[in-house]
Amino acid sequence: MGISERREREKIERRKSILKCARELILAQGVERVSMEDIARKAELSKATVYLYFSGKEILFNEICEDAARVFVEHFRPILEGSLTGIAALKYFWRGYVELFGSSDEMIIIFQVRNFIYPGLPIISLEEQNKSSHVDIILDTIKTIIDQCKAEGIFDPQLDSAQATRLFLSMFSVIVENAVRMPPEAKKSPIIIKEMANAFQIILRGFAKEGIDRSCLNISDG
Amino acid sequence: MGISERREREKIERRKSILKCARELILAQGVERVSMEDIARKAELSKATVYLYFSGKEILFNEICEDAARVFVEHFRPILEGSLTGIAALKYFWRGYVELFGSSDEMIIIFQVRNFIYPGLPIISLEEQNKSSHVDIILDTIKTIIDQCKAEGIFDPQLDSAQATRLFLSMFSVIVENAVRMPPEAKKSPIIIKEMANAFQIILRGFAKEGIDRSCLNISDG
Amino acid sequence: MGISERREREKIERRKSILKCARELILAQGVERVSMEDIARKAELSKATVYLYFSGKEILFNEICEDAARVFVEHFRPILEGSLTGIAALKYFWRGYVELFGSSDEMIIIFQVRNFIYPGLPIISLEEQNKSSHVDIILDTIKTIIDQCKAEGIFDPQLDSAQATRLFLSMFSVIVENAVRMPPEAKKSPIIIKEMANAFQIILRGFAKEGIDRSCLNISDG
Amino acid sequence: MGISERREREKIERRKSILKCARELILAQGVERVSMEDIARKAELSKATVYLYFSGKEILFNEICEDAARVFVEHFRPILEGSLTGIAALKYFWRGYVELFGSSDEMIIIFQVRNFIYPGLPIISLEEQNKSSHVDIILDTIKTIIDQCKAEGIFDPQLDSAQATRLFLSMFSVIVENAVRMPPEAKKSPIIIKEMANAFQIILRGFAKEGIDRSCLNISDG
DNA sequence: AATGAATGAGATTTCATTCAT
DNA sequence: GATGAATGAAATCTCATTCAT
Repeated sequence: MGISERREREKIERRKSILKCARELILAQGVERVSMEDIARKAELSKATVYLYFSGKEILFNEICEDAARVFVEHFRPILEGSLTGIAALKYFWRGYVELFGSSDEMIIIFQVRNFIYPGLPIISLEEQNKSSHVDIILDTIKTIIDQCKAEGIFDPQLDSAQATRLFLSMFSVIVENAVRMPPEAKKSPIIIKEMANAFQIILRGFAKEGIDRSCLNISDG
Repeated sequence: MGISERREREKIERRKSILKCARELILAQGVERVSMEDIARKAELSKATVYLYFSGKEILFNEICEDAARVFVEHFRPILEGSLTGIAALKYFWRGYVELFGSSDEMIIIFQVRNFIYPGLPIISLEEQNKSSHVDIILDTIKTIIDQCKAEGIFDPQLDSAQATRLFLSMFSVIVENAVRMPPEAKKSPIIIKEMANAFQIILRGFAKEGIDRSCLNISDG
Repeated sequence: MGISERREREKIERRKSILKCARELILAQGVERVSMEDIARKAELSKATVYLYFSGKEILFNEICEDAARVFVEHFRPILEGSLTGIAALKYFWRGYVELFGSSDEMIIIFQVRNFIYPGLPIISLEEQNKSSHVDIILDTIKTIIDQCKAEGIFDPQLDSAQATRLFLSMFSVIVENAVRMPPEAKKSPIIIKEMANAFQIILRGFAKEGIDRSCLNISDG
Repeated sequence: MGISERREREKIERRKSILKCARELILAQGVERVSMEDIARKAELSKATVYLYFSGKEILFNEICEDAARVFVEHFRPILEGSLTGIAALKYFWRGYVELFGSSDEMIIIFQVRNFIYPGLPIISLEEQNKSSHVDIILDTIKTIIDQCKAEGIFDPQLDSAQATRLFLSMFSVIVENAVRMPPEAKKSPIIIKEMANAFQIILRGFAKEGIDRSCLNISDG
């Protein structure tokens, strides 16, 4: 039985390896440019073996997307658990995003792949999606934060939370799309991070209740 | 003579027809999925005929992009002429965008095709682009408005205009990317328009100078 | 009737113009690279008009070939008239070739086009060709000279004239093929001419009767 | 292990088969007329499979060319090793060429394909070519022989070796080009061989030093 | 379980030739 | 008589997917 366990372990490792390689290729070249051939070569496997683990390109890419979303979600579990105030959650979100990830990789993966797999589907549509997806959990998380901020009197009470969530993620998705078009070394540069922080800040201000003191929206520092 | 004129007209019509078919296919399926074959079939022509009018896929797509940008620019000429205050320009911009176009097609085309033709280039980069393109005129126009709003004390004086332009257009681009993923009849629905208006409003609030009266940022009404 | 004559004249002119343009294109780019489109454009005509004058590419090219051969033949009529000794004919031939043509154009045309039109046919095959072609007259002319040189005791009496003709023209054809692969300005350069003269000389020496004084084979000078 | 060896063998066989089919098509129809489609059909494979073995038409053709040159070079190794006198080398060259090959296929392939791949390059240019090619080894071999013959007092001391090499190979190339235009069964006929021998002989005579006894240039017999 | 090998379907592009006006 | 317009057929090449071993 030790043998079959090792086998099982190896199988899981191989799956991971394929996913990892595909991820890296997507980050390096963009989804559209990644072929099964590329993935197999990078994973040092034959294409046929890749098909053994993933029955098709779409399935494989979808799992990458889900994994990225899962990582994202794992990371922001504290927010989900509701132990934070809205603004603290936002700060936590931002810090987690920038300081911990240090890059936009998860978001890039999520948005790029999503668009690739479901080109006819709106990326951000709280209603239509099958709720088993981790991507939706992300959406829910954001929505929760937004609702909380509204409840706490920081965000405009008239703000439509669902729509604000879409808008918020749209922002991210575009910033991220732009990031993917940059040379890898530039992606994590302070300039990009700064621009993202500014964008984040502007969105928050846009969401804010009229007359509120902006300093409480500050995410970048202390 | 009447004959040659008619011929000329027909030729122009055919060109337009090809561009239109290609445009529709892009709107329906996304750039990546559109092939010359598809375009030819939709235009009820042979592939060779399409090549008679456009010497290559890139050329054809670029023209579609430029056309969309030109239409956009034509429409917003008054803003360019600088006769409006910043906030009036913004209102004009928004009204033109929603009421007159009634859809986001132009923006969809511009962003989708841009990304397709120059996959390695950030879409929105005020510095690097060749300034002969109408797309750049759009960027300049937006930047001009933003600068003006800053000068008029409506926008945050610390706002980085170039970055704000990028952010602004990013927003549009995403909203528009989402729109493209909807069934055509949904695109012009009031709900979409409303959501876009909200997004626009939120961005403006995000750009606004602290403490300013939000009513002056109202774009949707009177 | 003056009108119909002018018409007739114009028709002939246009034919010539087409042939001339095609010739120039062949010389500039090589047969394989010349398209009917190119020819029409250079002749400032529509493709359809070119087809009015020549019912197909092959027909057109064949005529070019024949024309080149005709020019060649015209030029060497004195040799044909048999008024020269063999060696004088050779000198005349060479001088005519180099000094008068100043280039290998006719040969390039003849060989390139021949090979293009009849890729399955040996270029130089005295027996099989349809004897109405001027190309064959060239062959006959050369053969006549070779026979004469044999009769005059300059060439090896055992030389097979037909074969020697083939060999001789093969030589030309290759030199010419090499010439066509050079930039136009190089084609008439003294170096090329010198190399061709050397080649010519070597062939003659190969043809010569044993023991004959080589100085009588000199073609380049006095 | 026997299995993987057999696989390897089959792969090599398949490669060879593709090369062989391509070769035959070139010999039968001329390079320009051979398409990847043709090659695939003849090899009873799909186009994609051909591309599996050769990443492009040029690569495939180049390999054919190099193979032909390699066969040629292998065969004439003794000459390269310099153990022969110039005239013996020539005889060896000729005998190898005619008696062993029995056909001009190798030369046909070499010249046809060379011209096809490098249409802008003179075939025979000792200087410019990249010396890693076997084709160049052939050129060098010929040049070496010619130099040796000059040194041995058989060839005209004023003969320009480089040019003579070009001329010599030009001759071959044309003879060979003519051969390609014949029905396959004719190619090896004694008549062709005889004609080639004559041509060879004539070239040698053309190269010979004045006054030398021609019998020592005899290549065909004893 | 793993893979080398094969392929069908489709993408972009070119060009000789035809035809209605 | 001239031509603008159109096209069928073919060429090169790519890629997701399958299958025998």
